[in-house]
Order: sequence, then structure tokens, then C-alpha cells
Amino acid sequence: MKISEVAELTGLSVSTIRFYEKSGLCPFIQRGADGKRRFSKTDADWLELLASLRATGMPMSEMRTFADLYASGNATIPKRRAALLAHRQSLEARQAELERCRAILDRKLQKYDEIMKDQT
Amino acid sequence: MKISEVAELTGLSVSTIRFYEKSGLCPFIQRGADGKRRFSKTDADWLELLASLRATGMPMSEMRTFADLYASGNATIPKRRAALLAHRQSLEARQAELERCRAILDRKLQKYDEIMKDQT
DNA sequence: GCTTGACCTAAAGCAGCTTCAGGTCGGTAT
DNA sequence: ATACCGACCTGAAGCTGCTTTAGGTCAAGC
Repeated sequence: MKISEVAELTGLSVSTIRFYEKSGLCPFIQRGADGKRRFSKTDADWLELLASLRATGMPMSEMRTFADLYASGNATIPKRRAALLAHRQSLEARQAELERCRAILDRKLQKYDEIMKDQT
Repeated sequence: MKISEVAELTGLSVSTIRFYEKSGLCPFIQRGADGKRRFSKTDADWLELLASLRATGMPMSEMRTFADLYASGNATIPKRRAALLAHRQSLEARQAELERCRAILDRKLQKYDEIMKDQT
């Protein structure tokens, strides 16, 4: 698979994928004889997971830790599981926070509606 | 009200509030004779709204536009309403995206569980 | 009177990308 | 053949949205 296809698949930009590789989040990507990156299915899946972690607000430092665990093989699965569980928690908090903000926006919208009605 | 109280109330940091003022998101904050900022209830409410917009991903450029409308009085309320409605839409998209990512994380967690069970 | 703490400013630093400048290929239209 | 195009490459600079730092004022309490 080439980088543009992985970008399409994961929703990450081509630049972001290169940036992630440089940052050590996926240091295992192979190169063809032409020097271009070649992504396996496994690579693509990993990048999709990275994309989800990032999209849900995991900082890069934490992603880096997670990637290092991933790179050291299956023995680290319990640790990875724990990390994901913890992140899931913080994601739920984030979702609750978004709901709270949505309520604030909705109240404001209602106020605007009232003002506009009064002025008719 | 002093800045630390508004920070407490809105969840913004003191630095962020100062930064927002400098960026023209709330250019109406009064100063006491001592040169310190004095926030009215209205100011605090406005900053709370700003905080919600920011927390839900509105870019500063858009907040700036919104703030400029706010600063030019009640005649701009229909425009502000439209802006908030549009933002609400994008917030809903964002929430859906978070749900999607959560599903990916959950699938991954389940996989980990299976692997750990198999290895028992 | 001296320290402590809340405030102030301007400027530098940081995270997480994105964009730019400049270069190498392989394919295709002329 | 050659000239051009698009996808890839690298390294470095630029951007957004804060946070941190350095350095200073002032009122209050010991």
C-alpha cells in the first residue's frame, strides 16, 4: 500500500503520517527499492488506531509510550490494554464535557430566539 | 469580579483570558484605577460562552468574527444566531466522530481481552 | 520594613501539524 | 528522445492556540 492510500483510509494527511513516522509512532514502515514507504495491512491498522487515539485527544507523548509498547511485542498487551482503558475513561469525560458545552450553546440559541421574537 | 474568579468560573486559565483579550475576543473589559481588569457579570457570561465555543472546537478566527458581531450590538443577533447554529452542526459532527473512534477503541480492547484469555 | 501573593506586560517556548522549497522517479503525450 | 506531469521524498520554516518565563507594581499581613 502506498502512503496516499493509507491517508485516504485513516483520514490522516500524508504529511501527518510522515510526521508520525519521524516522531517514532510507527518506526517499522518498510521502504521499497525506490525509497518509498510501503504499508502492510498491519501498518494501516496501526495507523488507524493512532488516528483514533489522536482524534480523541491523546497527547503525542502518550501515543509515543503506547507505540513503544506496541513495538516491543505481545508481552506488553496487558500494559497496552490498561493504557487504552485509561484513555477510554478520559474520552468519556471529554464527551460529557462536549454535552455540557452543547447545552450552553443551546441555551444561548434559545435566548437569541426570544430576543428576535420580542422584536418582531 | 477579578480575573482569577472569572478563570475559576469559566474553566479558562488566567493566561488564556488575558490572551483572549489581547486577541480581540473581549475588548471591552474595564480596568480599575490600579490598572487591574474588572469583570462584570456580562463579561463573565461572555467568556463562558467563548469557553464553550473553544472547547467545542471553534477556531479563533471564527470566534473573532463572532466577537466582532457581539461588539456591534443587538442588531447583529440574527447573524450571531446563524453562526451558533452552524457551529452546533459541526459540534454534532464532532460528537459523531468521537463515537466512531470510541467504537474503534472498544474493538481493540476486546481484541486485547481475547488475546489475554487465550494465553491463560 | 519586608515578604508574600495577586495582578500586570512583553516575549519566548511548546505541541501538533501544515506548508514550502527543492529534488528524484516513472509514466505518458509530442 | 524529451519534456512535462504527478506522486513520492527530505528538511526546514510557518501557523495556531496556548503556556511559561522574566521582570515589575502594589496592597496586605507579620
